[in-house]
Amino acid sequence: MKLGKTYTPQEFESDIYALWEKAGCFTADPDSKKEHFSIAMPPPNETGTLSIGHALFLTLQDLMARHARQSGKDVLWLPGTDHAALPVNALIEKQLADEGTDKHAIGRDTFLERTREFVASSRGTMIEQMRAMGASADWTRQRYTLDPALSRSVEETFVRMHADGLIYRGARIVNWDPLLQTTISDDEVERVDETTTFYTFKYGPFEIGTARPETKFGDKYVVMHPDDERYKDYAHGDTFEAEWINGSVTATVIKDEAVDPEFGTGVMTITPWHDATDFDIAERHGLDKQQIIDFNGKLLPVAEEFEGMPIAEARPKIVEKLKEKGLLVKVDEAYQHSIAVNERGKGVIEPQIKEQWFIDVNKPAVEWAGKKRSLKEVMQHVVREKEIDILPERFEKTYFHWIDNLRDWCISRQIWWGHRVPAWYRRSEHGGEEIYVGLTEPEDDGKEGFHKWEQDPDTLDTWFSSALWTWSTLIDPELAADESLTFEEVLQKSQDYKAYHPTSVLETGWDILFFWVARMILMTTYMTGQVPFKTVYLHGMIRAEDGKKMSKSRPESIVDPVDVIGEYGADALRMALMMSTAPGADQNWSKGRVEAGRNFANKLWNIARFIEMTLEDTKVDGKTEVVSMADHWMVSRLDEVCKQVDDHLKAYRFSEAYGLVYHFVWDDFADWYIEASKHEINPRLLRYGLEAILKIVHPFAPFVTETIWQTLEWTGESILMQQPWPKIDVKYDDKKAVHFGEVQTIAREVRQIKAALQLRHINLYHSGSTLLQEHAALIAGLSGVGEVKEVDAGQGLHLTQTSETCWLDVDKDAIDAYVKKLQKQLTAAENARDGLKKRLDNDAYVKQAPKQLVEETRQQLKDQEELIESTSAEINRFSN
RNA sequence: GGGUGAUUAGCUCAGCUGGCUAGAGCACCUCGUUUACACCGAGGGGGUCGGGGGUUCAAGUCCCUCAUCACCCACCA
Repeated sequence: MKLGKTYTPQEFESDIYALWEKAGCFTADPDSKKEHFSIAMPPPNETGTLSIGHALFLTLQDLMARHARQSGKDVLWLPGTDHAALPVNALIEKQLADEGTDKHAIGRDTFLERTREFVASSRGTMIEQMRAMGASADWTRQRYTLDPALSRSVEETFVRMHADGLIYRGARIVNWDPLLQTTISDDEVERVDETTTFYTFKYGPFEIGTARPETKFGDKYVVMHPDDERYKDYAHGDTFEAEWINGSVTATVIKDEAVDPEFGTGVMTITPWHDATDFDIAERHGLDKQQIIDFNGKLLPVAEEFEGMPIAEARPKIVEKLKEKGLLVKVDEAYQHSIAVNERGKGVIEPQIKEQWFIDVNKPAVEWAGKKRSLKEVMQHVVREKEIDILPERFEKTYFHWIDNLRDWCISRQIWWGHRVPAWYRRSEHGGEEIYVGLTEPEDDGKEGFHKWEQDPDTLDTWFSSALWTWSTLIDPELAADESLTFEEVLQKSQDYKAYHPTSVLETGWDILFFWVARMILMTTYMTGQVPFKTVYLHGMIRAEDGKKMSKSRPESIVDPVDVIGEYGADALRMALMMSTAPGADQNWSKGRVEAGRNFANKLWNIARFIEMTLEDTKVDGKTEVVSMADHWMVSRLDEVCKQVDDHLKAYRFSEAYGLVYHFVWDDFADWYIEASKHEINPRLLRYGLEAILKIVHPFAPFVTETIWQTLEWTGESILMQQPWPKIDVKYDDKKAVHFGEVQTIAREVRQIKAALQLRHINLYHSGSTLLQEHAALIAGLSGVGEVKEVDAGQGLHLTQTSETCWLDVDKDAIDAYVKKLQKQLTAAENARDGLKKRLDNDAYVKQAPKQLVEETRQQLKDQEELIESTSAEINRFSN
């Protein structure tokens, strides 16, 4: 087989992927004696197609997975998808609404059936696109958060946490989204700045401020700071009559430190049902709570004439009424504050008191490192003690800060799509109720005075199941289906769990550090006694080309990876994404980088093509050894690069690694070694170099490298992906490598002269000294010299850059121009020399700097002095 | 109100534990149809590393401070 004349990735990428998959290259082997390496792929939402963000994480994780395999490890990169409760649920509800119906009309079962169908169809697209990226994930182990084994993990976790008192049901203030009709967790709330009107009203003897007059109907407590001198005449518990929106109310004075005396009048009324701070105050003092706004965002009967009105409509009318009553004191229309919205769907959050399920993060109930700790403490402990490393390290600070502010996690959602809460209730005819939490529905024992058991209609927060991902995916599905086994037994008997947990690395975006990473740490330490992963690598976001977020409201800003692959190939996209990625740093999308990636792949293609053509008629056999000085140089560079790239990859410095590979292949191998090969071929080494290059480029650009490998005749049936990282076993001599460096210097010099003087033809003379006799032709070839002649004495242009000399036959004008250049060079060299001298004259430097560095400086000084000497000699020669 | 990050060539960005004359890609200028590649080759221009101060033999890199931008967190009614 031969490589085609042009690089057209679209023609081979899918075939190559099929080849790998058929050969089982992606499949992990838990029984392997090799060191295990595992990555749990962050499960994407099944709501459609691959985004550029997915492309980035696939690229980085694939890079790690491939490099780990090349390093002799048994690799599991476990892929899967997430049921994405809220977005999917909302999407289906919207479809229903468009059809003129809703979920209640079709019923829970029909709704779920329909959702399953939707998810199944969009999952296929997603997975195909991941494959197109070259993701070497183990598809035989693909998982889904609603798989039976994973669902069992969810239920077991819930039940165990409940038994340990870590999950509780309670009426607390929650974030209610009236739009999506569900609660959401604190982390899903987004703050949006808004300019609104701030009103100050008269309330009995006080003045109180609010931006939300519509919540104030039931207010009957005024709160102030206990130390506020202005109000020292009022004691805690004092009551007074106040004229308010709908008549007179009896209000009570409450003293609480939560009030900021500096803000407004230092007095406020509270609405415990609709405000978290107020709720806390009410709890502290045992105050009444009253619901003012219903779950649809409309006013309740307490509002009397305003009953049933949506907030937006009611607000100005309420203000108007208070104004008429003479209670409006002040209006500030430029009040800046932030409102809470659901980051999904942007519904405005209405705090409400609701009975929900929570995870208690403060109760010391987990045995960890020899001590009973709360979930919070365990989360802090594992990162502080470096059981988990977070990269970049600064995110550890963010992580700790988040934990410090963490409150109990509301895990129940009023939607149907997801894991249903494994709790059942039966109401007593006398008003009370019994709760049962367990894996299966409780038997109905017909207890007297009780209704039948009914399961909690709510589902769990998506992140509850995602939090179990590193280990719930490693459970053997057959074992999980066996109800006779305890969950502990299922876990301990699962091969994959034993081999691959804790996972080696978690690679994900910093934006889900709290949602996912922190929750995984919380749940996994609790359930398995292990950390979920040893290292967390956080990548940045990809923004649009203009530096702003890619957003649906600006469709033109969104880059579709599938389009990019179609135009440039997956390798080009991968390299574009790796080229300038730094941990935790966002990057702007740039088409230029994709083109650069494509160009590099094309370069590689042509290097292979050249070698293929060159070797076609050449017999290649025997041992690979270095012959020419170019060989020595190339192998020494290759040796260095292989080691450095390996080091960079191990340390997660992906762009550094890529940069090294890129420049070695392009600048060193193609531009110098191959050019030198045109002068003197070492077929075996050409082959050797190409093989090594394909191996080190492979994790970055798997498709093109494998395609070339498959085409090369001598690689036979082997698969590049399964080849180990190159170890340079050809002996080379560093000194000879340096000689090639001198040849490069001369060749560069000749090129510069040619370019500077615009010369087309130039001849090279040399005195026949050892180096030049052997390699003058090489220099000529590398610098485009016409003829090479041996002469006795120097004439024309004298090149003095190296330990050897040669001359160029040029005319007077050229020599004058050259002298000018030499003078410039001389000045630069003198400056450099003075700088170095000054440094070496400095005792402190000589004494304190590393010896090696000082030695280097001395050598440089010597070099500069030699250069000055020879350059001035040249100038003198031409001036005379 | 706290916190974090960014500020390096015209543009987009690397620069790991302080140490050769600060790099890349794209763009720009000059030359080149050498049989791997114009998705190319050769050469070149362009930066007081945001401002100021400090530590050090040595600072883009560490510390302080200011400025601008971005983001995150927080119960200011």
